[in-house]
Parts: sequence; structure tokens; C-alpha cells
Amino acid sequence: MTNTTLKLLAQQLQISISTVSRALKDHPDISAATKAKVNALAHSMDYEPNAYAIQLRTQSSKIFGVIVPAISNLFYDSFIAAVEEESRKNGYALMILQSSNKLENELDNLKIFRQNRVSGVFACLSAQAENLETYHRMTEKEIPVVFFDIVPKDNRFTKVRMADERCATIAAECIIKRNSKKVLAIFGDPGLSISQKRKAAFQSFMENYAPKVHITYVDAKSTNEAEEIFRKQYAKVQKFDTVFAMTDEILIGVMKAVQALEIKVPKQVGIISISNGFIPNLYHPHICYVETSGYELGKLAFVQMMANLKGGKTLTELTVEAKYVAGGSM
Amino acid sequence: MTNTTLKLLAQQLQISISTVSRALKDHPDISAATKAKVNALAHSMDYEPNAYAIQLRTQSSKIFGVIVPAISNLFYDSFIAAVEEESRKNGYALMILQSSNKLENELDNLKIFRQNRVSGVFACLSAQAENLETYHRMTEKEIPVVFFDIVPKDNRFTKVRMADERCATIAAECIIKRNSKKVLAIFGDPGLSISQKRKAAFQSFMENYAPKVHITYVDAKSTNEAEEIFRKQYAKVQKFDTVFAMTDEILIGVMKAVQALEIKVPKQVGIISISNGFIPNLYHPHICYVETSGYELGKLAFVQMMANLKGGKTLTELTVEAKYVAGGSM
DNA sequence: AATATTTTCGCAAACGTTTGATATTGTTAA
DNA sequence: TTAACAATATCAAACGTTTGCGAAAATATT
Repeated sequence: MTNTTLKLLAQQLQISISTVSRALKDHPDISAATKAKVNALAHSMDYEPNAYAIQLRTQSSKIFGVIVPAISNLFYDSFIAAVEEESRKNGYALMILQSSNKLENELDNLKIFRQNRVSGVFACLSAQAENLETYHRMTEKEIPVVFFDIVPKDNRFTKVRMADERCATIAAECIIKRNSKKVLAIFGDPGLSISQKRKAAFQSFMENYAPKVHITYVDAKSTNEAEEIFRKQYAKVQKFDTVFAMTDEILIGVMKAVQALEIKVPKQVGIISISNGFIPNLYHPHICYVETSGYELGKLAFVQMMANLKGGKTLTELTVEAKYVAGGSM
Repeated sequence: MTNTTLKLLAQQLQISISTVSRALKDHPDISAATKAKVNALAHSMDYEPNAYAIQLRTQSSKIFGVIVPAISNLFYDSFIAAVEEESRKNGYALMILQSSNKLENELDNLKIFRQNRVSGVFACLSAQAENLETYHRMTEKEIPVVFFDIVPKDNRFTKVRMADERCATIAAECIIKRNSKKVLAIFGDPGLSISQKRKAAFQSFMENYAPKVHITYVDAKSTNEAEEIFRKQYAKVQKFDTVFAMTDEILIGVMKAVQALEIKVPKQVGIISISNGFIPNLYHPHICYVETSGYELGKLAFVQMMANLKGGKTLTELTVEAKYVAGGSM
């Protein structure tokens, strides 16, 4: 069955295509009577405007592209959910592609976006190289790019991200308040700037405000690594009394060890992490965490995108504020 | 900066648009020399074919639509990830929209898909009404629809889903093998057909093969409800020795209670659930589960989609087999 | 040398829509 | 009654491709 088109409607009603087109979009040039007729027929014939023809004609696509390392991820999926909500409210649809942290995929995805003349791109850099060349090409072609979470240093781009330093600082404050003496601080992949930032912020805060607290800094690239580190450190005679987990991945590893070793939380060990809250609330008692919300970040990113679309250039780096959520683990 | 088009390339090289077009797609009519020239210029001018023009001309879009209740979901996000992978391999892009389980959104999404003339739709029905009318309209317009997970009863559609009955049966087997005497079986929202199927299968299996086992059947619509149920049942003098959790949500509730009550697993209580594995592996010991993989389901759905696209009508209901994954909880 | 064949390319229409310019009415003011 | 104007509707070009058909040039066959 062939699709209903303006032409079809026009010849049914014995009027011109342009009249039909204008009637459908409530153009003042068209009389109420004609509009009524056209709308009625369009509805009964199940007319759906052809997005491609429109986009070809108007040179604008009403589609945003989103690149995430992985869709299946507690943080990114809430980011996507937020962007999707806002997009739909504003009449945009989303094309979502995952890079799997591979440069090759990221480039492929960008190509698809360019070929589909997306109105804008939300991009999270893949861990590998910083191939900004391609992104520059996009902005040259007036496709705004809003980077989120893992953003480039180049400040010719619009960026939104979590207030990473602040997150770490809040966690540090908390540890100081708890009067901890010995802390095990586990950070993520040291290759990622996010790890570096958080660690630097954490470290400098602790050194300034609680220089006497003894802190063991370690990096863990995976859940398993985090678990092993915890076990090893816990085996020492001088045990730590508090552990800081920079990510959900790390927290999961820590909690596996905690459960296996039957450690009482918070009596024997206090735990604090940075998370969106899902994982920390799985346990009893709930783990205390500094909230980093992918959802909030998504909302913010969308605002930035619209600003870019409307008012030309808006190059800023915005951050979402972090807040502490108390659980029973400290 | 304006986009490079075939026309632009053509006038640069003083040849016709059609020659450029054919050269670019390696058409045998074009000489090697011309092809070389064209390709070189196209590359240097950063030519990107305009997907809209192509789709308008060829009437095919190379885009699939996906509707899920929520992107931010352990099951659906892995489904999406699988479909995305396969799609890209086959040159398709994905448009993903979430219904938030609202009929209104679902219809909006479908409209967007129709207007974008997607090549096919992967749909998971929202919990509310079964508005199959719209889906029929799509198939009439020769847009194949592959339903997944929550599928309609109408068997004029292509459907893929988990082998729900089998999942429950496997769990039941496991419980029998463990020699359980008293079981607490917690199922999900009784309004969903998936809950009904699993419960029916579980119940009939137990009645047939282990009629003497005492089973308490309850429904829980949320994590909190599951936790409360567990606590209440566990307070009884005649305690259950095994609990079956139909979903991750329920398992999470159960585990909160288990942790709070400091119940030893599996000594005091055995636990088995149905899950994709992420949640069960968060705990120590790992919870035993019957695996239902969104990822596998995605792969299967994609195969069905391609079959539909190629060979006309392929109306079948396929299921992904379930398998038992042993943890330390039984 | 004339014809037939192949290789290489251009013409033009079509996909469905939007929109500036223009034409056709009907209405009002002088 | 006629000029002036507003209201309504049409024409036609354009967006960037693809593709059937035919034309020209080069090569091969008699």
C-alpha cells in the first residue's frame, strides 16, 4: 500500500498541492472551509508527512545524535533517558549510537550523523585518542556538538560534566567529619581525566584540612581489582576504618569483599562512594554517596544544545552540582 | 559553510551529476580514470551523501525504530545494545524512543517513526492498553514490526521473547533438587502476562513433581513490597527455607531484608531468581539465577527483523532459551 | 570502409515537500 | 462604475539523489 502524499490529497480535492500544504499547517492564506476539508481528508487517508522530503527541503532534520560509550550503563542510560524526554517535548527525535569506547566506532557513528544531517550531537568521548578533528568538521558545518561527561580540553567546544572535583571534596569532608584515622581511597582508571581530577581534588582537600589522616591511594580498573585490593589491604594488621569508592564499579568490588568477609558496616568499616544512587541503595545499610546524576546532566546538556541552536555560539563548560546523600554506612 | 553536493562536484569537474553519482558508487559504466578523479575530489571536498535525498529518492531509510518502556533498565539496555551492534554491522542506524509505559508516548513515538519512514520497528508493548490498531497500520504500510519481551497475543505479528515458562520451570527444578520443604515464591505485577505465565508454569511444575513441598505464592509490584513480604513471612514460626524471586526488582527487595536480618545464605535461606545476572552477582555469595538475556533477545529480534525485510512475511513467535547459572545461594 | 558493438557519459524525470511570486476571485471605497 | 485592496488559491522552482534511456565516442567485426 502506497503512502498518502500531498499530491494525492490535492488531486482528490481538486486543489493544488501548495494549498493542501498550507492548509495543513494552518497558514492564514487559506480559508477556514478549505482547511476543514483538507484536514478531514488528510485524517481519513491517514496522511503522514514525509520527514525526508521536509528535511531535504528545509535543510533541518529535527534529529539529535547521541554517542555514548555504552548504552547499557547505569550512568549513561539515565543521561539518555533525560535527553530523550526533553527532545520529545521539543519535537526532536534521537539517534543513539554506542562507541564501545572504540575510536573506529565513534568515527563511524559521526559519519552516520553527518549523513543524516542531524541537528546536533551529544557526544561522550571514547577513552582512546582525542580525535577532535572530526568534531571540528561538524561545528564548521554548523552542527552543534555538546560534549558530556568525558569532555575534551579544547575550549572551543560546549561541554557539560559533573563537578568531579566537588564530588571528591564532598566525600573528603564527610570522611573528615566521621573522624576517620585511616582511609583506603580507591580511584578508577588512572588514564581517565575524571580519575585524575577526582583524585587530585580529594588529595589536596585532605592534605589541607586533615593532614593527619593516613590515606592509602590505589587505582582499580575493574570490579575484581577493587575487590582484591580491598581484601589485601584489609588483611593488614593496621586496618583502615573507612573506604572511599570513586565509582559504582569499585563500590561493587568493595561490597563483595565486605559481604564475603562479613564486615559490619559502618561499625568496622565506613563506606562512601560517588554514584547515581542505584547501587548504593542495593545494600543494607544503604551506602552513603555523593550523587552524580546522569539524569541531571542530560537535562543540562539539552539546555546547552538548544542554546547553541538558537543563539549561535555559546561556548561554556557547565557542571552539575553534586550533593551528599546519607546512607547508613558512615 | 554549505555542504558539498553532487552538483558541486560535478561542476568542479565539468561533468554531469549522474556521472559523479555513478562514479562514487563504482558503477561499471564509468571509466577508472573518471572514478579516480571523482573520488579524489569528493574526498578532498569532504563530501557526505545527503541521507534525506537518498531516502526520498529510494524510499528506504536504513533506520530502525526501537520502543522500550525505559532505556534506563538493566534488561532493555542490553537489548538495545545488541540491536545497535547488529544494526551498525548491517548499515542501519537506530532511533530509540521510550514510552515510559505510557500509551500516549507510545503513540507519539510510532508517529515519529512513521514520519521518518523507518525501515522497521522493534517494539515492546507498554503495560497499558493493547493498541494494536496502530501497529497494524504500520505493517499495512510494509513497515515490519518485531515485538519483543512484552508481546501482543495477536499472532499476525512477529514476536520474540524469553521462554518465560521454561525459566520458571528451571527454577522449580532447582528448588526440588535442593530438597526444599517450604518455599516463598514472589512473583511480579499480576497484571502482566509475563507474571502470569511464569507463575502458572512454576506452579504446575511443582504440583506435578513435588506436590509435598509447601509453597507460599505472593505478588510484589515493587522492591519495597518484596522486602516487606519477605520480612513478614520470615517472622513466622514456620520459616521458609527457600525463596524464589521472579525479577531483579524482587530480588533486590529480598536481599535488602536478608542483609538487614543478617540471614546466612544459603544455610538459613536458599535464594534463586530470574535475571540477566548483573544483580545476582553483586552479592556474596552470588545468587543462583535462571538467565534471561536481553542481549540474546536483541540478537534474535534482529535476525527476525532482517528475515521480515528480506523474505516478505515471517510470522513466528520465537523464544530465547533460558539456562541455569549456579551461584552460591542454593 | 562500412557497420556493429562496446564503453563511457549526459539528459531528464522523479521522490514529497516548502515557499516566494503571481494569478484569480470577492469586497470595499470613491 | 471603476479603481483599489484584501482574501484566497495556484505556479513553479528548489532541496540532493538515483536511474532508465539515449547519445556520443571508441573499439571491434565484417
